[in-house]
Amino acid sequence: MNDIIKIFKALSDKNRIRILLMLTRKPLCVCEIQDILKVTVSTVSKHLSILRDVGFILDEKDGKWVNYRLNTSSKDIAINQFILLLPIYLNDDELIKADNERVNSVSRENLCNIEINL
Amino acid sequence: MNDIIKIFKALSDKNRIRILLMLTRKPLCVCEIQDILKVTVSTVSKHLSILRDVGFILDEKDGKWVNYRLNTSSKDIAINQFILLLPIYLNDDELIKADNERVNSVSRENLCNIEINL
DNA sequence: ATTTCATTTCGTCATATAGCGAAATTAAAA
DNA sequence: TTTTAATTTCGCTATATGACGAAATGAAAT
Repeated sequence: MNDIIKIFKALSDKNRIRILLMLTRKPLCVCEIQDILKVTVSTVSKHLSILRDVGFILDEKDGKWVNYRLNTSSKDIAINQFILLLPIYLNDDELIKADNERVNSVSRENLCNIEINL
Repeated sequence: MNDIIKIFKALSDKNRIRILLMLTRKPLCVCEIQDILKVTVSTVSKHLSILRDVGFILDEKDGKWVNYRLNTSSKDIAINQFILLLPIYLNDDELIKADNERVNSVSRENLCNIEINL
């Protein structure tokens, strides 16, 4: 029971839901997610660690960056089902649609230095 | 999105999960649920109000008691799906199995006066 | 009408959680 | 090997949540 409760807790936060739905589009690094959520990197990193610990996402090094991607072949049935269900529940949500648009155009090469120029 | 997050929050608590699974067996009143969960009535009542507000359960007066039962025909697809999924995820859970045993034998007529005799 | 009793609501406390900024980490680039 | 840059971890604050006991509510029984 503790496992399924952890899953529900992981899904009880708006930013984590947004992250999961962004990752249904393509793998993203921390700074790309930060650019869309508009919270600090440390906050994004914490959310990602929660989603990773529960089993929703996987991380892999990619040069300077860490790519996070959906774990679409989890051994946990519930994880797989929720990954399928979330888009069904939320693809019509305006915020999610806006996020999806932004995911299409984010570029990690530009992002991290933009902040410095502000 | 706020609706689905409320649903996940409602499912993020062990006692609320236990309540929902008890109610898959039969409708129950507050004191019967209290007898199984071993928390105070006010705590049970709070959990029930959360589950009712989200749409998982319905209440109806029955003499001195209030019967709570699963809302198996919610207009919200997610509610219906979770009511179907929870038993699949948890029917092998030892605590849930023990709860189910107790649900079979609870009797509201005896319960409420037992406390006084302790 | 008054009492009884199941339930709900209120006030409070302890713990959990999301957020931030700063410091630590780690690996690529110089 | 030193520097740079992305990410993670740490310490902190504010808010949310679950628990309790006591008081309030409301309906049935006397």
